[in-house]
Amino acid sequence: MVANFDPSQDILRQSDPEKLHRLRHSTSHILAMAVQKLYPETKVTIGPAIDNGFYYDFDRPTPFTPDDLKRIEREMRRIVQQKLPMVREEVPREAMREQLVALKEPYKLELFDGFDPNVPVTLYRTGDWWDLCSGPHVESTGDINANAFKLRSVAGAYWRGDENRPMLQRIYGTAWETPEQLEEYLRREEEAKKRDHRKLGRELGLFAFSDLVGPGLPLWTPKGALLRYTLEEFLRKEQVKRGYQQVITPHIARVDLFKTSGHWFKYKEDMFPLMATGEDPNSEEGFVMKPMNCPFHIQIYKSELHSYRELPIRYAEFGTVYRYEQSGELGGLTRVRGFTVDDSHLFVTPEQLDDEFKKVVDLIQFVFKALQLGDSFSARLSFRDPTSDKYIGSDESWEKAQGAILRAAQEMDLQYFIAEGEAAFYGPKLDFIFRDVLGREWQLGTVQVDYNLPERFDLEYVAEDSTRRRPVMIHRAPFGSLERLIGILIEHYAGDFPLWLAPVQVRVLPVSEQFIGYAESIKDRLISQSVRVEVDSSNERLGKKIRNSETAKVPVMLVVGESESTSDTVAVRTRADGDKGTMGIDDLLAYVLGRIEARA
RNA sequence: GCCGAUGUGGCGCAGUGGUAGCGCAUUCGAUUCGUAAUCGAACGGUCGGGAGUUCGAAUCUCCCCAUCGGCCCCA
Repeated sequence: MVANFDPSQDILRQSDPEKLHRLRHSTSHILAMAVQKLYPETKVTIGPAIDNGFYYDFDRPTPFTPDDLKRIEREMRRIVQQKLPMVREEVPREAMREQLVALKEPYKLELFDGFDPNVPVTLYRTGDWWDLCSGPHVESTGDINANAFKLRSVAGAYWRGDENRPMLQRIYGTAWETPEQLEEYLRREEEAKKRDHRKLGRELGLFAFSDLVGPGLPLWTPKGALLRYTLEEFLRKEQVKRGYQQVITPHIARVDLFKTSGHWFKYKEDMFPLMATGEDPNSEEGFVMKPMNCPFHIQIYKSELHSYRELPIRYAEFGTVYRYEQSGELGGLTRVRGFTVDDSHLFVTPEQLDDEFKKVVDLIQFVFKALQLGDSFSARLSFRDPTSDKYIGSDESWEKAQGAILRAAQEMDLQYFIAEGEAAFYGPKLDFIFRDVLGREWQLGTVQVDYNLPERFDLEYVAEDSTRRRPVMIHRAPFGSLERLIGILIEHYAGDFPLWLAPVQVRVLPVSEQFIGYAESIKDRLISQSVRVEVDSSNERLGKKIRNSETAKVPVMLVVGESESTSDTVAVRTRADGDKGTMGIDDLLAYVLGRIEARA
């Protein structure tokens, strides 16, 4: 596991980051040089260093094949072995432009024309090849170790990230200082693949997909459902303690609900198509699957008049929503089309906002701690992009909401960073971003301050002076969604769930057939205490049963045979600690229930 | 949605034009066995779907679907 990992011993972190960055950038140049040598018709674009490696985007009519990559790699090694100097040259603007025109490099020319005219332009020359670039680079291609880089894959990428511009071919590579580092990096990637939740989810029997049901619509098997219910129950109990009330709302609603909320106009494309009720299929009347729960909770709030004395009101629901995500962006449990949000909407007075917001953040921190997500997350303050017009609501309400979030982050000592342009269209967010073992980032918990929906739905409460006032809403979801959370937990624990979450907590292993009866009696006693337990009554030897339990990642195994059945004991073996010796049933229960209670 | 790759029994894979094969799992039989794999046998697929080329296709062509890697997107 990652827990006891000492970064100073990590050979992948022993290189100077700046040096590595330069090395990777230079390797991407050599990639471009090799490609243009082998395929002269190819147009070059950009090729930066990234985490663990680099990429370069090319425009070429025919796709690169895996064989092409091998060929390119060989050419790159040749260039490296020639130890060509990589020389920086400052060039007069006119001369540079003429060169680019002469070389027929439209992409480079576009970049060049976008440069600040007051900054000198530079190129880097490597042998008889050069690239418009500001550097920095290594001094010679010989500074790159020919056995420490590798081309990985080719993928499509839009020119300048714009889906209306041409689709380029991006070649990804990884590069390190030494061959040992490369080897270690590839080894770790292999390890990471083993904990991929899609693979483990199938192996452990947690969820499945069906082509007939449809893409992005997970099916929860008995074991996966147990995991989900355990998580739901955990949060539900905690929320009740913190003054939340459970509500339940339908999965579909009149489209008018979402016209009032504004979703229909902003996010129509991301909603499942309208189920028109009239004769006219193009009618804008009918029902839609809900893409979120807020308008429903708002209708519950509006079903009666509220006094300031009642506020804050906190409605909570595990609400399943449906969003028509584009086919190419679906993946496992982390991006799906139907998912359940541990949703809640808080209706508060403006005076209560800061305090309530902090309470929500506290709940989220509590949840993450219980799930042992530890320090793997950071808080992103998702504010609006001041230059965009895709948001609804007044500047003033946005300022107030963003201010409340910033204050909470500061007062609660969160490790936060501000991300402009990441806000929801109706309000800013505080998002909890989880970093998984592969370094990929996922948004889990989220809190959002919203002055807009109360306005659009004309929400009010009666204040002390009997006037009608407008409440503020907080949207929040500690898990984010059950689907994404479970996907991430599977990878975080590598399928090896802590006892309180494990779908099967205990498996009883009779040494031979004649002890099945005794094993069943142990099972019954554990079940009566709500322990999730099963008996391995297969006709296998003990070694095989242990092996099967280990691969199924069952946390506690109880071996029972001659001596146990006569003394009313069990021989305990745990995944974490191995053989723990013989225990009486009371001691066993105390041990198991204690660990569940402690969420260990 | 876009670019590319992939799609063979439950799972992991082999098979590139001549009537589908291996391992694991499953089932049955033998064994009744003490801390990571007992032995044997059987069952199981028409090769993602459809159309086409061919005397003949899992193997070639086209369309569709799904998955994977990216891009874009993510209330």
